[in-house]
Amino acid sequence: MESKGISKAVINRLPRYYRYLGVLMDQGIERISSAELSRRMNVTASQIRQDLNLFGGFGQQGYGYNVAHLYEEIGKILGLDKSYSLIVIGAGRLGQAISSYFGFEKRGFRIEAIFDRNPDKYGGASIRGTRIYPLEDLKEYLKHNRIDIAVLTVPADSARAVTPVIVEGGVRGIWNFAHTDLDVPDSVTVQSVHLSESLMQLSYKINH
Amino acid sequence: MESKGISKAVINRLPRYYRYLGVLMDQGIERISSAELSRRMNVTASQIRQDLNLFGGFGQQGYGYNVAHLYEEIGKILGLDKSYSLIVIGAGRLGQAISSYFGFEKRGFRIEAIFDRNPDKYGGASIRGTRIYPLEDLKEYLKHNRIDIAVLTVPADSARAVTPVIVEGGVRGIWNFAHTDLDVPDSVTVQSVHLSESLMQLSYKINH
DNA sequence: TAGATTGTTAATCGATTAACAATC
DNA sequence: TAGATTGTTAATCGATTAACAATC
Repeated sequence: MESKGISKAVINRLPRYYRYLGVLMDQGIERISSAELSRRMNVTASQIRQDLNLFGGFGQQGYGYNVAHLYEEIGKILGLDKSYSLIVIGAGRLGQAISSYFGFEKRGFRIEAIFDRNPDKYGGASIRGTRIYPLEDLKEYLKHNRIDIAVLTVPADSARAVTPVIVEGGVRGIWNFAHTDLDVPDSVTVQSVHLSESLMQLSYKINH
Repeated sequence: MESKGISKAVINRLPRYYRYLGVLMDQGIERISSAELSRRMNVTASQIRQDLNLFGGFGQQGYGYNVAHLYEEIGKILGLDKSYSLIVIGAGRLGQAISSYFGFEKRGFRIEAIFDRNPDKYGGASIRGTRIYPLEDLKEYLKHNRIDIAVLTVPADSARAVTPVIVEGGVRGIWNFAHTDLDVPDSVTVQSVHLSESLMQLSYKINH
Protein backbone atom coordinates (compact mmCIF):
# COMPACT_ATOMS: atom_id res chain seq x y z
CA MET A 1 0.00 0.00 0.00
CA GLU A 2 2.21 2.88 1.18
CA SER A 3 5.79 3.21 0.05
CA LYS A 4 8.36 0.72 1.27
CA GLY A 5 11.71 1.64 2.72
CA ILE A 6 10.40 3.45 5.77
CA SER A 7 12.97 3.08 8.52
CA LYS A 8 12.25 1.27 11.74
CA ALA A 9 12.87 4.44 13.71
CA VAL A 10 10.08 6.21 11.87
CA ILE A 11 7.63 3.35 12.31
CA ASN A 12 8.31 3.37 16.01
CA ARG A 13 7.47 7.04 16.18
CA LEU A 14 4.21 6.89 14.21
CA PRO A 15 2.06 5.55 17.08
CA ARG A 16 3.34 8.32 19.28
CA TYR A 17 2.33 10.95 16.75
CA TYR A 18 -1.02 9.21 16.58
CA ARG A 19 -1.43 9.37 20.34
CA TYR A 20 -0.58 13.05 20.54
CA LEU A 21 -2.91 13.89 17.68
CA GLY A 22 -5.69 12.01 19.48
CA VAL A 23 -5.12 14.16 22.55
CA LEU A 24 -5.17 17.33 20.43
CA MET A 25 -8.48 16.27 18.94
CA ASP A 26 -9.91 15.67 22.40
CA GLN A 27 -8.81 19.17 23.28
CA GLY A 28 -10.67 20.51 20.28
CA ILE A 29 -7.52 21.78 18.58
CA GLU A 30 -8.03 21.84 14.81
CA ARG A 31 -4.65 22.81 13.42
CA ILE A 32 -1.09 22.42 14.60
CA SER A 33 2.30 23.49 13.31
CA SER A 34 5.32 21.25 13.42
CA ALA A 35 6.87 23.82 15.78
CA GLU A 36 4.03 23.57 18.30
CA LEU A 37 3.84 19.81 18.06
CA SER A 38 7.59 19.63 18.55
CA ARG A 39 7.25 21.59 21.79
CA ARG A 40 4.60 19.21 23.08
CA MET A 41 6.28 15.99 22.03
CA ASN A 42 9.86 16.90 22.78
CA VAL A 43 11.17 16.14 19.33
CA THR A 44 12.49 18.54 16.71
CA ALA A 45 10.09 20.18 14.28
CA SER A 46 12.46 19.13 11.54
CA GLN A 47 12.02 15.50 12.43
CA ILE A 48 8.25 15.78 12.47
CA ARG A 49 8.21 17.32 8.99
CA GLN A 50 10.70 14.75 7.69
CA ASP A 51 8.71 11.86 9.12
CA LEU A 52 5.34 13.01 7.87
CA ASN A 53 6.66 13.80 4.45
CA LEU A 54 7.78 10.25 3.89
CA PHE A 55 4.12 9.41 3.46
CA GLY A 56 3.05 12.47 1.50
CA GLY A 57 2.29 16.14 1.99
CA PHE A 58 -0.19 16.23 4.82
CA GLY A 59 0.53 19.84 5.71
CA GLN A 60 0.01 23.19 4.11
CA GLN A 61 2.55 26.00 3.97
CA GLY A 62 1.70 28.92 6.16
CA TYR A 63 -0.99 26.92 7.95
CA GLY A 64 0.42 23.76 9.46
CA TYR A 65 -1.37 20.43 9.73
CA ASN A 66 -5.05 19.74 10.12
CA VAL A 67 -5.22 17.63 13.25
CA ALA A 68 -8.21 15.45 12.36
CA HIS A 69 -6.92 14.81 8.85
CA LEU A 70 -3.41 13.96 10.00
CA TYR A 71 -4.82 11.68 12.71
CA GLU A 72 -6.84 9.80 10.17
CA GLU A 73 -3.97 9.53 7.70
CA ILE A 74 -1.53 8.19 10.27
CA GLY A 75 -4.25 5.78 11.37
CA LYS A 76 -4.44 4.50 7.81
CA ILE A 77 -0.68 4.20 7.55
CA LEU A 78 -0.69 2.15 10.74
CA GLY A 79 -3.47 -0.04 9.35
CA LEU A 80 -5.96 1.06 11.98
CA ASP A 81 -8.66 1.54 9.38
CA LYS A 82 -8.83 -2.23 9.11
CA SER A 83 -9.94 -4.73 11.69
CA TYR A 84 -7.98 -7.73 12.92
CA SER A 85 -8.84 -11.10 14.38
CA LEU A 86 -6.69 -12.15 17.33
CA ILE A 87 -6.16 -15.18 19.47
CA VAL A 88 -4.41 -15.15 22.81
CA ILE A 89 -2.28 -18.13 23.68
CA GLY A 90 -1.80 -18.42 27.42
CA ALA A 91 -4.62 -17.61 29.84
CA GLY A 92 -2.41 -16.65 32.76
CA ARG A 93 -2.65 -13.22 34.34
CA LEU A 94 -0.92 -11.46 31.48
CA GLY A 95 -3.08 -13.23 28.93
CA GLN A 96 -6.13 -12.26 30.94
CA ALA A 97 -4.99 -8.65 31.19
CA ILE A 98 -4.63 -8.40 27.43
CA SER A 99 -7.80 -10.34 26.71
CA SER A 100 -9.86 -8.10 28.91
CA TYR A 101 -8.45 -4.76 27.85
CA PHE A 102 -11.09 -2.75 26.04
CA GLY A 103 -8.74 -0.35 24.30
CA PHE A 104 -7.55 -2.84 21.69
CA GLU A 105 -11.06 -3.86 20.73
CA LYS A 106 -11.94 -0.21 20.26
CA ARG A 107 -9.21 0.04 17.64
CA GLY A 108 -10.42 -2.99 15.74
CA PHE A 109 -8.36 -5.74 17.35
CA ARG A 110 -10.98 -8.39 18.12
CA ILE A 111 -9.98 -11.24 20.41
CA GLU A 112 -11.79 -14.29 19.10
CA ALA A 113 -10.43 -17.09 21.23
CA ILE A 114 -8.05 -17.85 24.05
CA PHE A 115 -5.99 -21.02 24.31
CA ASP A 116 -4.43 -22.59 27.33
CA ARG A 117 -2.90 -25.89 28.26
CA ASN A 118 -5.41 -26.07 31.09
CA PRO A 119 -8.57 -24.12 30.19
CA ASP A 120 -10.55 -25.19 33.23
CA LYS A 121 -8.11 -23.50 35.54
CA TYR A 122 -9.20 -20.03 34.56
CA GLY A 123 -12.55 -18.48 35.46
CA GLY A 124 -15.06 -20.97 34.07
CA ALA A 125 -13.38 -21.38 30.70
CA SER A 126 -14.04 -17.86 29.46
CA ILE A 127 -12.62 -14.37 29.98
CA ARG A 128 -14.98 -11.46 29.46
CA GLY A 129 -17.07 -13.60 27.16
CA THR A 130 -14.20 -14.99 25.11
CA ARG A 131 -13.98 -18.73 25.29
CA ILE A 132 -10.85 -20.52 26.45
CA TYR A 133 -9.96 -23.60 24.44
CA PRO A 134 -7.46 -26.33 25.21
CA LEU A 135 -4.14 -25.70 23.51
CA GLU A 136 -4.33 -29.00 21.66
CA ASP A 137 -7.30 -27.66 19.68
CA LEU A 138 -5.26 -24.77 18.27
CA LYS A 139 -4.19 -26.49 15.08
CA GLU A 140 -7.73 -27.53 14.24
CA TYR A 141 -9.08 -24.10 15.19
CA LEU A 142 -6.73 -22.36 12.78
CA LYS A 143 -7.91 -24.62 9.97
CA HIS A 144 -11.40 -23.22 10.30
CA ASN A 145 -10.74 -19.62 11.34
CA ARG A 146 -8.75 -16.90 9.62
CA ILE A 147 -6.67 -15.30 12.36
CA ASP A 148 -4.48 -12.26 11.73
CA ILE A 149 -2.57 -12.00 14.98
CA ALA A 150 -1.58 -14.47 17.69
CA VAL A 151 -0.65 -13.08 21.09
CA LEU A 152 1.82 -15.23 23.00
CA THR A 153 1.60 -14.99 26.77
CA VAL A 154 3.10 -18.37 27.60
CA PRO A 155 6.57 -19.31 28.87
CA ALA A 156 9.50 -19.23 26.44
CA ASP A 157 9.54 -22.99 25.77
CA SER A 158 5.84 -23.14 24.99
CA ALA A 159 6.12 -20.07 22.81
CA ARG A 160 8.80 -21.69 20.65
CA ALA A 161 6.83 -24.94 20.56
CA VAL A 162 3.60 -23.32 19.45
CA THR A 163 5.12 -20.99 16.86
CA PRO A 164 5.26 -23.50 13.98
CA VAL A 165 1.59 -24.35 14.54
CA ILE A 166 0.68 -20.66 14.40
CA VAL A 167 2.76 -20.07 11.29
CA GLU A 168 1.34 -23.13 9.61
CA GLY A 169 -2.13 -21.92 10.54
CA GLY A 170 -1.75 -18.79 8.42
CA VAL A 171 -1.36 -16.15 11.09
CA ARG A 172 0.22 -12.94 9.77
CA GLY A 173 1.65 -11.50 12.95
CA ILE A 174 2.78 -12.62 16.38
CA TRP A 175 2.67 -10.33 19.38
CA ASN A 176 5.23 -12.04 21.53
CA PHE A 177 5.43 -11.57 25.30
CA ALA A 178 7.57 -14.65 25.91
CA HIS A 179 11.20 -14.16 26.95
CA THR A 180 12.59 -15.59 23.77
CA ASP A 181 13.12 -14.74 20.14
CA LEU A 182 11.03 -16.65 17.64
CA ASP A 183 12.01 -18.19 14.35
CA VAL A 184 9.46 -17.47 11.65
CA PRO A 185 9.39 -17.15 7.87
CA ASP A 186 9.48 -13.69 6.29
CA SER A 187 5.76 -13.81 5.66
CA VAL A 188 5.09 -13.60 9.40
CA THR A 189 5.91 -10.56 11.52
CA VAL A 190 7.00 -10.87 15.12
CA GLN A 191 6.58 -7.93 17.46
CA SER A 192 8.08 -8.69 20.84
CA VAL A 193 7.43 -7.07 24.17
CA HIS A 194 10.18 -8.20 26.48
CA LEU A 195 9.03 -6.95 29.86
CA SER A 196 12.01 -8.23 31.80
CA GLU A 197 14.37 -6.52 29.39
CA SER A 198 12.48 -3.29 29.81
CA LEU A 199 12.85 -3.57 33.57
CA MET A 200 16.57 -4.23 33.21
CA GLN A 201 16.93 -1.10 31.09
CA LEU A 202 15.23 0.85 33.84
CA SER A 203 17.57 -0.71 36.36
CA TYR A 204 20.56 0.35 34.24
CA LYS A 205 19.33 3.91 33.93
CA ILE A 206 18.64 4.23 37.64
CA ASN A 207 22.23 3.30 38.37
CA HIS A 208 24.00 5.48 35.79
CA MET B 1 29.73 3.52 38.50
CA GLU B 2 30.53 2.52 34.92
CA SER B 3 31.47 5.09 32.28
CA LYS B 4 28.83 7.56 31.07
CA GLY B 5 28.06 8.30 27.45
CA ILE B 6 26.81 4.84 26.54
CA SER B 7 24.29 5.23 23.75
CA LYS B 8 20.66 4.28 24.16
CA ALA B 9 21.00 1.71 21.40
CA VAL B 10 23.67 -0.15 23.35
CA ILE B 11 21.71 -0.07 26.58
CA ASN B 12 18.72 -1.55 24.79
CA ARG B 13 20.87 -4.42 23.56
CA LEU B 14 22.48 -5.29 26.88
CA PRO B 15 19.50 -7.21 28.30
CA ARG B 16 19.36 -9.24 25.13
CA TYR B 17 23.02 -10.21 25.47
CA TYR B 18 22.26 -11.07 29.05
CA ARG B 19 19.38 -13.31 28.03
CA TYR B 20 21.42 -15.18 25.43
CA LEU B 21 24.29 -15.65 27.81
CA GLY B 22 21.86 -17.08 30.36
CA VAL B 23 20.69 -19.61 27.78
CA LEU B 24 24.30 -20.51 26.94
CA MET B 25 24.99 -21.12 30.62
CA ASP B 26 21.94 -23.36 30.89
CA GLN B 27 23.29 -25.29 27.95
CA GLY B 28 26.58 -25.74 29.76
CA ILE B 29 28.56 -23.75 27.20
CA GLU B 30 31.60 -22.22 28.84
CA ARG B 31 33.12 -20.06 26.14
CA ILE B 32 31.80 -18.26 23.12
CA SER B 33 33.34 -16.21 20.32
CA SER B 34 31.75 -13.04 19.00
CA ALA B 35 31.34 -14.88 15.68
CA GLU B 36 29.34 -17.72 17.20
CA LEU B 37 27.25 -15.39 19.35
CA SER B 38 26.60 -13.26 16.29
CA ARG B 39 25.21 -16.29 14.48
CA ARG B 40 22.86 -17.10 17.34
CA MET B 41 21.66 -13.58 17.98
CA ASN B 42 21.47 -12.34 14.42
CA VAL B 43 23.68 -9.35 14.95
CA THR B 44 27.17 -8.70 13.58
CA ALA B 45 30.21 -9.94 15.46
CA SER B 46 31.62 -6.47 15.04
CA GLN B 47 28.74 -4.95 16.93
CA ILE B 48 29.07 -7.43 19.76
CA ARG B 49 32.75 -6.64 20.19
CA GLN B 50 32.12 -2.89 19.95
CA ASP B 51 29.33 -3.05 22.52
CA LEU B 52 31.18 -5.17 25.04
CA ASN B 53 34.31 -3.12 24.73
CA LEU B 54 32.55 0.01 25.84
CA PHE B 55 32.56 -1.48 29.32
CA GLY B 56 36.01 -3.03 29.29
CA GLY B 57 37.87 -5.98 27.86
CA PHE B 58 35.79 -8.97 28.81
CA GLY B 59 37.25 -11.19 26.13
CA GLN B 60 40.55 -12.77 25.39
CA GLN B 61 42.27 -12.88 22.02
CA GLY B 62 42.31 -16.30 20.48
CA TYR B 63 39.82 -17.61 23.00
CA GLY B 64 36.63 -15.57 22.98
CA TYR B 65 34.50 -14.75 25.97
CA ASN B 66 33.94 -16.75 29.11
CA VAL B 67 30.17 -17.14 29.27
CA ALA B 68 29.71 -17.15 33.04
CA HIS B 69 32.05 -14.22 33.52
CA LEU B 70 30.46 -12.15 30.78
CA TYR B 71 27.00 -12.95 32.12
CA GLU B 72 27.97 -11.74 35.54
CA GLU B 73 29.63 -8.60 34.23
CA ILE B 74 26.67 -7.59 32.11
CA GLY B 75 24.45 -8.31 35.10
CA LYS B 76 26.52 -5.86 37.13
CA ILE B 77 26.39 -3.25 34.38
CA LEU B 78 22.61 -3.59 34.34
CA GLY B 79 22.51 -3.23 38.11
CA LEU B 80 21.20 -6.76 38.65
CA ASP B 81 23.68 -7.38 41.44
CA LYS B 82 21.61 -5.03 43.56
CA SER B 83 18.12 -5.47 44.83
CA TYR B 84 15.22 -3.05 44.38
CA SER B 85 12.06 -2.22 46.28
CA LEU B 86 8.99 -1.77 44.09
CA ILE B 87 5.43 -0.65 44.47
CA VAL B 88 2.71 -1.30 41.92
CA ILE B 89 0.11 1.40 41.45
CA GLY B 90 -3.05 -0.02 39.94
CA ALA B 91 -4.35 -3.46 40.96
CA GLY B 92 -6.18 -4.18 37.71
CA ARG B 93 -5.34 -7.24 35.63
CA LEU B 94 -2.09 -5.84 34.36
CA GLY B 95 -1.04 -4.76 37.82
CA GLN B 96 -1.92 -8.22 39.07
CA ALA B 97 0.02 -9.87 36.28
CA ILE B 98 3.14 -7.91 37.13
CA SER B 99 2.70 -8.27 40.88
CA SER B 100 2.40 -12.01 40.64
CA TYR B 101 5.20 -12.68 38.19
CA PHE B 102 7.97 -14.62 39.87
CA GLY B 103 10.70 -13.75 37.39
CA PHE B 104 11.20 -10.20 38.59
CA GLU B 105 11.51 -11.22 42.23
CA LYS B 106 14.11 -13.78 41.23
CA ARG B 107 16.25 -10.93 39.84
CA GLY B 108 15.97 -8.87 42.98
CA PHE B 109 12.93 -6.73 42.18
CA ARG B 110 10.82 -7.07 45.33
CA ILE B 111 7.25 -5.87 45.20
CA GLU B 112 6.53 -4.42 48.61
CA ALA B 113 3.08 -2.95 48.21
CA ILE B 114 0.26 -2.46 45.76
CA PHE B 115 -1.95 0.60 45.63
CA ASP B 116 -5.38 1.01 44.17
CA ARG B 117 -8.19 3.50 44.31
CA ASN B 118 -10.42 0.64 45.42
CA PRO B 119 -8.38 -2.02 47.23
CA ASP B 120 -11.35 -4.10 48.35
CA LYS B 121 -12.26 -4.83 44.78
CA TYR B 122 -9.35 -7.15 44.23
CA GLY B 123 -8.98 -10.56 45.82
CA GLY B 124 -9.27 -9.83 49.52
CA ALA B 125 -6.88 -6.87 49.52
CA SER B 126 -3.77 -8.83 48.70
CA ILE B 127 -2.12 -10.37 45.64
CA ARG B 128 0.15 -13.31 46.23
CA GLY B 129 0.78 -12.11 49.73
CA THR B 130 1.44 -8.50 48.85
CA ARG B 131 -0.98 -6.15 50.49
CA ILE B 132 -3.14 -3.73 48.51
CA TYR B 133 -3.43 -0.28 50.06
CA PRO B 134 -5.81 2.52 49.17
CA LEU B 135 -4.24 5.01 46.78
CA GLU B 136 -4.76 7.87 49.23
CA ASP B 137 -2.24 6.24 51.59
CA LEU B 138 0.54 6.39 48.99
CA LYS B 139 1.99 9.72 50.08
CA GLU B 140 2.19 8.65 53.69
CA TYR B 141 3.57 5.24 52.73
CA LEU B 142 6.43 6.81 50.80
CA LYS B 143 7.35 8.90 53.83
CA HIS B 144 8.09 5.75 55.78
CA ASN B 145 9.42 3.41 53.10
CA ARG B 146 12.34 3.79 50.72
CA ILE B 147 11.03 2.70 47.34
CA ASP B 148 13.26 2.46 44.28
CA ILE B 149 10.75 1.82 41.53
CA ALA B 150 7.06 2.57 41.07
CA VAL B 151 5.15 0.58 38.49
CA LEU B 152 2.22 2.44 36.96
CA THR B 153 -0.62 0.26 35.73
CA VAL B 154 -3.38 2.82 35.96
CA PRO B 155 -5.11 4.86 33.24
CA ALA B 156 -3.29 7.83 31.70
CA ASP B 157 -5.03 10.50 33.78
CA SER B 158 -4.34 8.73 37.06
CA ALA B 159 -0.75 8.12 36.02
CA ARG B 160 -0.13 11.81 35.45
CA ALA B 161 -1.94 12.67 38.68
CA VAL B 162 0.07 10.26 40.81
CA THR B 163 3.46 11.07 39.31
CA PRO B 164 4.22 14.16 41.44
CA VAL B 165 3.43 12.17 44.58
CA ILE B 166 5.81 9.43 43.50
CA VAL B 167 8.55 11.88 42.60
CA GLU B 168 8.11 13.76 45.84
CA GLY B 169 8.25 10.44 47.67
CA GLY B 170 11.81 9.83 46.52
CA VAL B 171 11.27 7.07 43.98
CA ARG B 172 14.19 6.72 41.54
CA GLY B 173 12.48 5.11 38.59
CA ILE B 174 9.02 4.75 37.12
CA TRP B 175 8.03 1.76 35.03
CA ASN B 176 5.16 3.28 33.13
CA PHE B 177 2.45 1.20 31.47
CA ALA B 178 0.00 4.09 31.10
CA HIS B 179 -0.68 5.48 27.63
CA THR B 180 0.91 8.79 28.30
CA ASP B 181 4.28 10.42 28.69
CA LEU B 182 5.21 11.60 32.16
CA ASP B 183 6.83 14.79 33.26
CA VAL B 184 9.53 14.15 35.85
CA PRO B 185 12.73 15.83 37.02
CA ASP B 186 16.08 14.55 35.74
CA SER B 187 16.68 12.69 38.98
CA VAL B 188 13.88 10.26 38.13
CA THR B 189 14.00 7.82 35.23
CA VAL B 190 10.89 6.85 33.31
CA GLN B 191 10.84 3.61 31.37
CA SER B 192 7.63 3.29 29.40
CA VAL B 193 5.98 0.21 27.98
CA HIS B 194 3.34 1.43 25.58
CA LEU B 195 1.46 -1.75 24.72
CA SER B 196 -0.99 -0.15 22.34
CA GLU B 197 1.86 1.47 20.42
CA SER B 198 3.56 -1.90 20.15
CA LEU B 199 0.39 -3.39 18.73
CA MET B 200 0.10 -0.56 16.22
CA GLN B 201 3.66 -1.20 15.09
CA LEU B 202 2.74 -4.81 14.52
CA SER B 203 -0.31 -3.71 12.58
CA TYR B 204 1.86 -1.47 10.40
CA LYS B 205 4.34 -4.24 9.69
CA ILE B 206 1.62 -6.73 8.81
CA ASN B 207 0.31 -4.35 6.17
CA HIS B 208 3.58 -3.29 4.55
C1' DT C 1 0.71 41.29 -0.31
C1' DA C 2 3.28 39.87 3.94
C1' DG C 3 3.78 36.37 7.21
C1' DA C 4 3.88 31.82 8.40
C1' DT C 5 5.11 27.38 7.83
C1' DT C 6 5.75 23.48 5.02
C1' DG C 7 8.52 20.43 1.85
C1' DT C 8 12.97 19.30 0.74
C1' DT C 9 17.87 19.60 0.13
C1' DA C 10 22.30 19.89 2.31
C1' DA C 11 25.19 19.43 6.53
C1' DT C 12 25.99 17.16 10.66
C1' DC C 13 25.99 13.79 13.74
C1' DG C 14 25.93 9.11 15.45
C1' DA C 15 25.80 4.26 14.93
C1' DT C 16 27.15 0.19 12.45
C1' DT C 17 30.29 -2.44 9.83
C1' DA C 18 34.77 -3.60 7.98
C1' DA C 19 39.49 -4.28 8.53
C1' DC C 20 43.50 -5.48 10.75
C1' DA C 21 47.17 -5.12 14.15
C1' DA C 22 47.69 -6.84 18.83
C1' DT C 23 47.92 -10.75 21.59
C1' DC C 24 46.47 -14.84 23.89
C1' DT D 1 54.98 -21.26 17.22
C1' DA D 2 50.65 -20.96 14.45
C1' DG D 3 45.88 -20.13 14.69
C1' DA D 4 42.19 -17.88 16.51
C1' DT D 5 39.91 -14.11 17.98
C1' DT D 6 39.76 -9.94 20.41
C1' DG D 7 40.29 -4.77 20.82
C1' DT D 8 40.27 -0.81 18.25
C1' DT D 9 40.74 2.29 14.41
C1' DA D 10 38.98 3.68 10.00
C1' DA D 11 35.24 3.56 6.52
C1' DT D 12 30.52 3.39 5.60
C1' DC D 13 26.06 3.90 6.25
C1' DG D 14 21.85 5.88 8.08
C1' DA D 15 19.34 9.06 10.81
C1' DT D 16 18.80 13.63 12.63
C1' DT D 17 19.13 18.48 12.34
C1' DA D 18 19.68 22.86 10.00
C1' DA D 19 18.60 25.85 6.42
C1' DC D 20 15.94 27.92 3.08
C1' DA D 21 13.29 28.18 -1.16
C1' DA D 22 8.51 27.19 -2.32
C1' DT D 23 3.93 28.34 -1.45
C1' DC D 24 -0.30 28.78 0.99
